[in-house]
Amino acid sequence: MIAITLPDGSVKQFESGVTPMDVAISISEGFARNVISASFNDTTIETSTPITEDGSLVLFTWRDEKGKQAFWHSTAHIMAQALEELYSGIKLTIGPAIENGFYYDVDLVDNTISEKDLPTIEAKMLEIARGKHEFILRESSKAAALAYYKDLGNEYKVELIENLEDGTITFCDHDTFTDLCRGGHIPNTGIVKAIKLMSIAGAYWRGDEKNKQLTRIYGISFPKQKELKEYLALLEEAKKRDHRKLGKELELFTFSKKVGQGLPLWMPKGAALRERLENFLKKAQKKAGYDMVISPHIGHKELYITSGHYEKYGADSFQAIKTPNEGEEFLLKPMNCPHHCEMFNSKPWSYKDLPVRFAEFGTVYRYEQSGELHGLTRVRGFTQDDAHIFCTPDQLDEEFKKVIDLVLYVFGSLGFEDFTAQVSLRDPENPEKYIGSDENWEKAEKAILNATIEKGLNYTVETGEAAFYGPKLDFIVRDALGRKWQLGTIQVDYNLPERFELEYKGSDNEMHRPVMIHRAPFGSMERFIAILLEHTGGNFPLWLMPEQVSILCLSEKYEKYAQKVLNVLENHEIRALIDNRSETIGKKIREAEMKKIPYMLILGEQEENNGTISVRKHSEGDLGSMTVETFSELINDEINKNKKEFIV
RNA sequence: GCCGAUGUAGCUCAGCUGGCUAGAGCAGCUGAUUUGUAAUCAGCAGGUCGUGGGUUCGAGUCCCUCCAUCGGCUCCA
Repeated sequence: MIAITLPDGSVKQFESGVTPMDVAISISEGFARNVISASFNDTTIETSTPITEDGSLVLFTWRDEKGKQAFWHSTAHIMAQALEELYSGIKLTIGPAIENGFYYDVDLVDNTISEKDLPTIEAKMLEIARGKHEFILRESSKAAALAYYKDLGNEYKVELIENLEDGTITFCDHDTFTDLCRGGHIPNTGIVKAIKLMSIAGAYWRGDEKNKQLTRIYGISFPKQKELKEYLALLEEAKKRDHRKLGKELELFTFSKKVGQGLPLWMPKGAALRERLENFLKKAQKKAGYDMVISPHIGHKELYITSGHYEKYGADSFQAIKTPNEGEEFLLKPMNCPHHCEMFNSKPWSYKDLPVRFAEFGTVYRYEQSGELHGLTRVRGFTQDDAHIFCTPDQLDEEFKKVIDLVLYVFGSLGFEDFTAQVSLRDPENPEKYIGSDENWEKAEKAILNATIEKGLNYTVETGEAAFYGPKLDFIVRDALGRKWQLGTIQVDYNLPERFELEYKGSDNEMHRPVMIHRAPFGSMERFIAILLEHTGGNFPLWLMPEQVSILCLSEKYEKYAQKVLNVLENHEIRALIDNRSETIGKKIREAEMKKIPYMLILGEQEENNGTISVRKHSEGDLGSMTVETFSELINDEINKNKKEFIV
């Protein structure tokens, strides 16, 4: 007999060799029907795996994340079988579950697949699924596994197996199909009732650009047709919040082929919105002891050779700007730090002056790969809400924490609650990718981790994700479709102070090297506004709205009264426009609604006679009539409610 | 950059297997209407069908090049 502990803490006795499914049945038949995956002592196992020792067992259904993963991974097996049956000679590589669905990477060899073929593959998959084939995990020796795939000529699987230890190798069989697999499947294929293959993409073997590009097919599956429908509807809804669509509709920004790929053009409303965001941050930064600076858009090539950026990115950047002077070359600035370093170097500093904080909304240009460009979130010319803090090593911890506070203030003010902090450290296996001494790297990494933990951030650690000059703390937010984007960033840098030979005089009358912090709470104005658009669906906080109020005249007769109302609003610093076109009120309301204008004021005979206004709120409807003063207070209350002050 | 897809008026789209002067709605302009909480009516104007080649008696439709966009991969100072 063995003792099995269940998640509720209860311990039950079973015969050795009992399977998770047996345990599920012992709990209830109904529950067992929903169990699709299990973990034993935190290791994922099959629902049919015999358990032979004491331990804790968790049973998963479709409602559990682990259950979904098993479900989707199993569907990937079904897809692999369908692909093998439809396309001869293909080589399978890996097919994991992902956040929403699964993919399988295959080497198609002589075959080609396009999106038109996906319905055929789906149909084949459903046919296989309906066969209710059991997934059976089978152990194999390394030699046998190698022989099997060598025989098939599948060099990918051979490479995978070579990195595995003998005795840990398993295959998963179902129907006529077998695949190298470590496990984590649903009981049988019949549980998969609805399948949608989403797209085809190229993906490099092992994620390395130097390797062969394989064909990746993305898909998702569900235990019920209805759930698939709901998922697809959700995607459609998310597309409506796409910042590229909203930005165009709301006339915030545009792009032009003639101006160039990835070079955003800010329209008046977008520029106004952006200016408001900038002023908001400037105000907080002023309180936090930052000084605004301004630097030019280009710099001598030498500047970037000194900073080390030229060596690292020169060839892949916008190329040098030449002058009539033979041999003289300038580069578009890809970042602001070198300029700020030179500003620091322009005068001698005492330890009493530090920290020095130079802030600049600096526009930078980076030649991103064409396939990488994406709306406003990935562009070739963008404005960073940049600042560089020069401090003594002793001040680093404190300064770092202050920056975290500022970032949290910015995020909190704009309603970004669902973000993760990502601590990016260097990859100890590849020291050649980084510049700077081991000692400094260790100090910087420790400073970041300490501050992150102390501020109680929900964080992840990514090894190998550091910038080449230092570790960083990034704030990651998702877009409408759940894709992750880095917004705020804080980076420690011991390297540039070294390269630019930055110095200050210490209390010991000796020269010392300051530490530098790069930071940008928004990240870039472009990306931040893009994500803000997707989060709000274009219904920005009232204080950011380009046009807060639209005054709709019932007819041209009330234009004078409208002008009076507008004057009062303007005295209260409320942004409003008058719509006195000869259109019906219904049409004016419709248009104001579609432009997402927060408040509409309807003015007609009644209002003029009573000296009131009729107020309609966006997407909520009629709020009744009131005086302009009452309305102005209402607006300003709403603005102040959301606008917290930054407290240092 | 790589894999796959898309590109018709400012916007959203129609245009079947190549065949008469390329259509619609919205937006725009002109006129009428002077309006009570999500589209008043009429008329007009607007397109070298992304670009450049090719196939064909004939190309928006088929093929190739390039450009841009979309979904991924790689990259992201």
